[in-house]
Amino acid sequence: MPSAPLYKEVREKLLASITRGLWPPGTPLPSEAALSQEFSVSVGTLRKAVDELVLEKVLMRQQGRGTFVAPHNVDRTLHDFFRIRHEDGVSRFPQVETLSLRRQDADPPTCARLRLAPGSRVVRVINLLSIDSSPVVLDEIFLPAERFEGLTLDVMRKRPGTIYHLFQHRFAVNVLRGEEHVRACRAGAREARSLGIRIGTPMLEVERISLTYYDVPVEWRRSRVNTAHHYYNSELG
Amino acid sequence: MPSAPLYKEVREKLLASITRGLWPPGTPLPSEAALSQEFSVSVGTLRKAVDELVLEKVLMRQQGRGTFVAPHNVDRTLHDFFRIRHEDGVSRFPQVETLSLRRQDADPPTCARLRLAPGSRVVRVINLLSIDSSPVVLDEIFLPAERFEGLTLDVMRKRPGTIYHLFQHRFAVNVLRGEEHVRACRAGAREARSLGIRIGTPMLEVERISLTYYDVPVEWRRSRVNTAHHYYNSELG
DNA sequence: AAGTGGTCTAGACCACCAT
DNA sequence: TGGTGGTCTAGACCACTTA
Repeated sequence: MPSAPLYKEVREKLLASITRGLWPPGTPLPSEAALSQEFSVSVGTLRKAVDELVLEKVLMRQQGRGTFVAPHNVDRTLHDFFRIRHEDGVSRFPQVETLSLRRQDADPPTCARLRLAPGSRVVRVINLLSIDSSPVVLDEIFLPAERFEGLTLDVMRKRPGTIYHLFQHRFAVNVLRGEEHVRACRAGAREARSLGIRIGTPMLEVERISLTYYDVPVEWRRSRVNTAHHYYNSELG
Repeated sequence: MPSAPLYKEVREKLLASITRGLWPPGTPLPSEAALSQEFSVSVGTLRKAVDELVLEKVLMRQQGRGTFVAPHNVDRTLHDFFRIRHEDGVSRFPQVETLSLRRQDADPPTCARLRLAPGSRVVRVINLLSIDSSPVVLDEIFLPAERFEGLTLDVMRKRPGTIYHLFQHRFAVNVLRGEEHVRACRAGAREARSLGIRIGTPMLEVERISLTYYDVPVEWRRSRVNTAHHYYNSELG
């Protein structure tokens, strides 16, 4: 019966504290020396635990300043959570326009994906994303209503940063990873209208499940992407 | 003028030896103690260099056995270089049928993608991939002819393992990373015939550039994917 | 100047594999 | 049993940020 390595246990304790909301984004964790004392391990072991969390992008280190819960800034969203690139290869941040926001009962498939009890309420948001002033992506986002009390059209439209930055700061929902399923589909009436293309045009359907700590799902979205002048980028290996 | 950390230099030396073909896949590297002596660094520093190469999947460690150049087995191909999943979510290894192989002059775009001199020769391979006996993907692969002398239809068809395993062992070409660009397109006559779908059906076009050490491109491929019962999977974060 | 993380060392001991 | 990588420690010194 082998026990887990010490640094794994330390990692777990750190993660538990982070999940609990001790050390909100922006405030530094105690120093490595302090934490290693608190956990009665050597600095090397503490560092190995932090190394893992940094690799998972839960934490971020800054030499001379401290260690922080990784913030959801524009760069991170662009690099990790926005896969659409202009065909010229340059990756620009899209303008996001929230078209609608309302609360509704989740249908069974949505409940399943978000691991919610049947009949739970969800917030449904429609976003239109434009790149260089031309509309490219139509997003349909489903959020568990219980986690997003107080989310309104106004809050959505007046947020200063990215969506995930809003989630992190206002709702203490920290999106860490996600999985996307990509298929080809035809533009329906709605996509055709919003994106300025003909009905039936081939386009991408991208489904995303976003996960927070311990791989708990917190967002489900379906995007329709016009790939006439853009592509979906994916790294292998 | 800050100099690079010691472990970065050690990493470079190791990578240079690996690229040179010292330690072919299957034979272990010298032990960490031996290597640390050779480079006149502590074992900890040597380990940090190896850590990075393991993270990049250049090396693989096995406790009690040694450290090896990471082999291209079926699991690795399936996990890192095959993104297509059946809609039931299960990931099965496809049957690959090589339809054709011939050498030809590369057109300018292909030369650019593979960073070859204009007019270089390439090997063009057509593969049909089936999952559970139904054809799903049609691959068109371009390889720089100079690196793949001796690659024939027969070699392709009779290889025991994956394509990248063949590349690694027979041609000393080690594919490490890649980038894919995904778009929606319509099935043409060829795709329709090979995949048993109607002309004009929306499908995925996936372009891949595969890279070896120091990000040198060694393969360019364009795949057409029927996503009626399969999807393209992508991890975020 | 004081405090933070980053690098590097030397050595002990453990877990696993081959023989 | 001997050799391999994996864990853990203690401490020195460096690089960077802030005040």
